[in-house]
This record gives sequence, C-alpha cells and structure tokens, in this order.
Amino acid sequence: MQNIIEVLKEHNIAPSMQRVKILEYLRDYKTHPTADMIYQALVNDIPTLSKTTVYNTLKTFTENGILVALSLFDNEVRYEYNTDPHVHFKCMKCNKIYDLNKTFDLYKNEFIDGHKVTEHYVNLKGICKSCLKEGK
Amino acid sequence: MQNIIEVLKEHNIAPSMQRVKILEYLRDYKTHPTADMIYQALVNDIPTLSKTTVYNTLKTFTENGILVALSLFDNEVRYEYNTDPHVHFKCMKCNKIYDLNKTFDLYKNEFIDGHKVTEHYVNLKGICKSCLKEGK
DNA sequence: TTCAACTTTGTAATCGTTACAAACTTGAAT
DNA sequence: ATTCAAGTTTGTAACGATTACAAAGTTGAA
Repeated sequence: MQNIIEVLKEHNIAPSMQRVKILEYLRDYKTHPTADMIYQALVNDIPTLSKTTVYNTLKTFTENGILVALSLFDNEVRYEYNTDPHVHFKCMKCNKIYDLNKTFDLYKNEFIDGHKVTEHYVNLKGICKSCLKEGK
Repeated sequence: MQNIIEVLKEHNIAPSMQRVKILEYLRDYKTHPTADMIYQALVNDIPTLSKTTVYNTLKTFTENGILVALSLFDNEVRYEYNTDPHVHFKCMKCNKIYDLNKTFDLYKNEFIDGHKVTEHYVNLKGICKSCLKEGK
C-alpha cells in the first residue's frame, strides 16, 4: 500500500487535504470514476469541496502522470490510478468498468502501414459476470 | 457504390434531402467526422440546415445500424458508415483518424473472466505516416 | 385536395468542463 | 510569533456539445 503523501511529494505536488483524499479515493476504489463521481463520493467528507477543485486536481495529477484519463466508451472521461497496461471491459447493463488482466503488447511501438504507434487501447463491451447471473 | 436512397428505404427511413446528403457525406468522406464537422460541410449546400437535424439524423441512423458512433479518443463522438470490424489509429499531430485494415477477431463473443464480450474496439495513437515525413 | 403523420427548424435548456477572480492557506524569512 | 508571497481552493460565470421542445414545413395516402 503506497503512501499517498509520499506519492504527491515525489511529483512535487503539495499534499493538501483535498488532493490526498482524491488520490486516495482513486487508489482504493478502482471503479474508473468520472470527475462527478469523485465529487459526489467526497463531498460528505469535505463539505466545502468544490467541483472545480476536483477538476483542477485531476488535471494536475494527469499532467504529472499520477493518473491516466481515459475516453473509453460513451464519451465520458474516466480516471484511473493503475497505469499498468490492461484491457478495459464495460458492462452494458450496470455500466461498471472492469480491468482485465490481459497483457497486450500487440502494436506497441510498432509501425503499421507506415504510422508509428505509441499508445494502444483495447476496449471491450458486453454483459458482466454478475449481470449474467442476475439475468437468469 | 451503394444507392443511398435504397439504403434508407431498406431501413424504413424516409429519404429526405437532409438525410440523403448526410449519409452521402459519411459514405464518400471516410473522415470519421463529428456532428459539427458534418454540419459545417453541408450548410453551404443546404443553407437552412439546422444542427438539430444533423443530431436527429445521426441518432436515427445509429439506432438503425446504418452508422456506428465511436468514442475513440479524447472524448468526442465520431460517426462512420463502414461497419466492418477494423482498428482505428489517431495521429496526435494532425488529429486525423485512419482506418487500419487489421482484422481483429480476438475476444469477440468470448467469455473473459466470466464476462460475455459482444463488442470490442482497438484504438491506437501515434504519429501518422505523413506527419512523420514532414517532421524530418 | 385534404389531413394526419412525419420531418425540419430555431430557441432554450442541460450537462460536463473550463475560466476567472476572490478568499483562504501555507511555509519560509524576518 | 508575524508577515508576506506563492500556492490552493472556492463559487460564479462562461463555454461547447448535445438534447428537449414546440412551431412551421413537407409528404403521401385517402
């Protein structure tokens, strides 16, 4: 379990209460939340929290490489702390996004049809395990 | 070359002038345009065209399976006529999106970790051929 | 020719996000 | 301890993409 305050200091970001809570949330709940989801989750804890702070903080973290911003599906930006390469799966029933531990080196730093590929995303959609169970 | 009016009739959509022009545009210019790009391209031709019409039409077409709406990168919705499975590549310099003719059957209609996969997207980012040439 | 159903249009509303300026907090220098 | 400048947070307003809605226009079958 990494120390959030250390992580922030390593990136030369002052560990304010808001920043610590936001990063803690992303570390502990791997739900790929949107900015609004994070705001809703933390506003009870920090009643003065502003949405602008959430957006500012997420921007800072993403620029510093602490988080990755993902536009995976359905035109919504989601944030995640874990930056190991992996495959994303979105359930069309419950809208949850799961990380799948499939490593996927295909196409990384290759040339395809003359284009240099530096990043790749594999996004899957379907019905998740628990929704399949409920459905029957 | 498919007849646009026939395509619309097959899907029980009245072939109004606006609908024909919009679908024609998507068939002829495989640029994965946004709704606004389509509006800008057609408003000279149809001066009374409304953006709402473009949005309505794209929604109708997508619901009927004539088009696919893609949230590939950077949180913008793009539309495409070709629905054969293929890989998308976005150039980070010129922002163009290329179709790559890599078939990609991996994960289709499979179960992974118990989740049923029905759709998959492979999105690549990098620098395209022509931007690479210019850069040097 | 008429009329109901469908289509298009423009305006206003909404949603997610960003801009901005004022208020607050912090920590180093005194 | 006090001060002050730099950094941080906050609320409001602005913005761009999209949707809701209602009025106006178009179409085609009776």
